[in-house]
Amino acid sequence: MRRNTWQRDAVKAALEAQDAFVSAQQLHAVLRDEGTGVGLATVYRALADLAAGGGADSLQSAEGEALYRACTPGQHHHHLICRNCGVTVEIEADPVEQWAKAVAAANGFTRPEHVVDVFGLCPACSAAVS
Amino acid sequence: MRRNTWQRDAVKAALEAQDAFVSAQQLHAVLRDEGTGVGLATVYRALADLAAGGGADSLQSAEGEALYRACTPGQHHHHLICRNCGVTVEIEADPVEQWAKAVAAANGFTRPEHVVDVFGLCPACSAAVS
DNA sequence: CTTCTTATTGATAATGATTGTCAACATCAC
DNA sequence: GTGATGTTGACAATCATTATCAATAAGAAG
Ligand SMILES: [Zn+2]
Ligand SMILES: [Zn+2]
Ligand SMILES: [Zn+2]
Ligand SMILES: [Zn+2]
Repeated sequence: MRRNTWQRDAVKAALEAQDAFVSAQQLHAVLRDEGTGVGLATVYRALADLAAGGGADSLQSAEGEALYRACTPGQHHHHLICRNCGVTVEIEADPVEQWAKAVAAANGFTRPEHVVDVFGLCPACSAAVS
Repeated sequence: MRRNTWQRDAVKAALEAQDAFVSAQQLHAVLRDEGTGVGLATVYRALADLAAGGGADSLQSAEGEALYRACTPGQHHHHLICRNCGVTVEIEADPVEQWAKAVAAANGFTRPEHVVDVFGLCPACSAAVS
């Protein structure tokens, strides 16, 4: 049986306070700075559970680090991410959903899934590098 | 100045002999089994150079491992990958290219790039699990 | 409230892919 | 052929992530 702990709630709250994809390490540091002492292993476990349960989305940074973001559950969506500051916008991608299914079927592939992420520079970061 | 070595050629040849995405470790094992003794660090360096020069495509497995595949240079494309055996098909994604640019622009993001991969079960693996 | 079962925590060690180090080596311009 | 220097490879180092496991605490039962 799953038990409710303040640690899991703290991780969830800290994740929802972020407007960008963050790593487990970063979230652990945030919780440490808040005075909330949650163990690193617990942060990893809580994030994995959230991702498995649909409460968070995850992707891998260019360096291979796993990043997490609080997620509006129930609806399939993708992300537009600033590669400089990490700020993230949820986006719909209906044309891509259709295309992915069609291209998989056309090649005889079954049970298609897809990874679709768009990276760029957000308005603020675009201005900064101008 | 860049020098040509048989090691780099061996890595390139071994990569082109694969029809699936493979890790540096796997390629190192292949070269070892062939009797061609190329150092692991050299395999990593050769693959990184190939990817940087457009001679290979790279992606990250679900476990975070970096995978490489020989690539037809010069043309932008994506991949349809069997999540069971790794066999890979290059695919065009013109509708997605347009969509990615449009959605980035609509949100004020500049210099858009995108990660688009489709995973599924290839015909052979689909039959095996039926 | 008390007790008991057991899921959970967290400090720490272990894992494993990737990168750094650096002396020995091999390539290539001259 | 020679020499300057890019390259190799065995090994150590790094670093994110996972496994361990004794101590803790959530929650059911009485
Ligand atoms: Zn930004
Ligand atoms: Zn989608
Ligand atoms: Zn397959
Ligand atoms: Zn594309």
